[in-house]
Amino acid sequence: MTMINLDGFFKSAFTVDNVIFGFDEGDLKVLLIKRGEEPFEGQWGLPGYFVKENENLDQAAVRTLEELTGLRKVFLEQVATFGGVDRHPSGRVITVAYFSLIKINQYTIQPSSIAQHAEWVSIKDAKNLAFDHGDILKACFNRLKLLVRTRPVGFELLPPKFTLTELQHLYEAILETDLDKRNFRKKILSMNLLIDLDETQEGVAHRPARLYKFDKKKYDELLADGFSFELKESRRKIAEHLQN
Amino acid sequence: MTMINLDGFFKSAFTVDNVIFGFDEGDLKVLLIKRGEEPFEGQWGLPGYFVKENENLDQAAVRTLEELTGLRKVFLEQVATFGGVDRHPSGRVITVAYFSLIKINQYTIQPSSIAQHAEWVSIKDAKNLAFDHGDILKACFNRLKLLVRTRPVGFELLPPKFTLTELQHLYEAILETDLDKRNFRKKILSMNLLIDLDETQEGVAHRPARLYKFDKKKYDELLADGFSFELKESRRKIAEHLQN
DNA sequence: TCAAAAGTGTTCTTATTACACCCATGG
DNA sequence: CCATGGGTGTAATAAGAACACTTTTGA
Repeated sequence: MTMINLDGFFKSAFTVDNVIFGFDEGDLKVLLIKRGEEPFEGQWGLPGYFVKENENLDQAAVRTLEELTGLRKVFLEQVATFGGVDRHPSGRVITVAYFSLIKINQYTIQPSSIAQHAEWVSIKDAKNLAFDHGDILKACFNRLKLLVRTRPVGFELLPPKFTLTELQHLYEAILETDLDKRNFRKKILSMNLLIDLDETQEGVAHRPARLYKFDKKKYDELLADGFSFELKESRRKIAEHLQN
Repeated sequence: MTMINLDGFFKSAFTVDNVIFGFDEGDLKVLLIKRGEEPFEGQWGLPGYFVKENENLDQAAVRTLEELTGLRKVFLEQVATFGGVDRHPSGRVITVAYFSLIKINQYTIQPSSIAQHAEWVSIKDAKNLAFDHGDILKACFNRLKLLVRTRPVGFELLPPKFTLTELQHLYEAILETDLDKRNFRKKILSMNLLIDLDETQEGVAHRPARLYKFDKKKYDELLADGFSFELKESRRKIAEHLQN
């Protein structure tokens, strides 16, 4: 990039598209918008917004996420940029995809117009999206799969107190595989990153499970020491799954 | 993204910035441009180009890589997009960073104006880059580090015939660590992805090394079976290095 | 004959896998 | 007392890490 000359400008727009993941009832979900108008009327789409002239990309993602969900300080990461010439019927729109992880029970619908049409859709049912949003979702889901094996981001999707089974189901939903209960617990507990709260579930029709919380302070210390959070068991299973 | 309205447009430009890696003399290098004019005159910068109105982002990256190096069919991957409001002094410029891996001895300087100022700079010496190119380079280098552990991209940087020591040095340069010679060979050879060419180096003042080539066909077959290329030894070492 | 890099195996330790039964609660 | 999910350990296998000497060539 030497100098900006006018040849470099053409009629175009930047947007951010948010892939917002949540976890509920053992199911990984994504927050989608039911489109009320053409193009792609009636189909699901990702919430997308223009980037403003005076804001950075990350700022735009944070702002729009808050506009939609009311949540701040959320895990959010840029994934990829989609700029196909014909990806938007109205003109050249280049979009930067971000994905975020939120605790679904902290989400409250905001009074924006777009939010009126927002719904949590199971990742399994999120098919036939508008524009190239299917590709975008796929890229973000793949990134999440990758990330979850090397960083403890899963906790972003769970309530502050959770059971080991909930945690396992979360990993199973993200990795799209089954995990062995004993091995999973052994591995997770051996990291010493969970605090046993010495509390149990109440009102369940079976032996109540112990509740844990994630020890973020300890994790940050370990990170500084070069600690690598890693779930191995999942690796091979993922490879098996790739066969399909 | 509902409809394009004019509020979404402002004076801005898209560019792609190419981080082009090569490997030579045991050193990982990146192709940089010595800037001949302000801003950042005299500093190193990444080769960057405007995205044309009628081309996709990937096409822009491929096109500009060829304009600079004369090479086609090169490993190339999008890494991240940088869109800080003030990243470019002349206006809002959002750039999509790509990194590519080329065989440095196949590179021939092309007669474009920018190429006249291109030079291979050791990754260790690539400091104080223009704009936010330091951040971009770092992001791409990190991506390469990640990728090299799970996919056999290293071969893209080596000549078609190489020795195991050259391969090891490449990994050491990328991972910024030392590897054990015996363990490295054991691991690499156990994957059965190298074809022993039954040839040896000539004219070296020591025992000549055997030459190998990468068995791409076999790798593609294995990939289809969910095979995961993985170098384990490096993992812990990287963690140690993160301490610095 | 020397310098320089190539080539080669074994042992120890750690991580991963597979696997089945009893426990606590609510209905 | 039954259904439901919670909770626990061990043994076999596989992978990773540490480590030192001999070989081949050109100069």
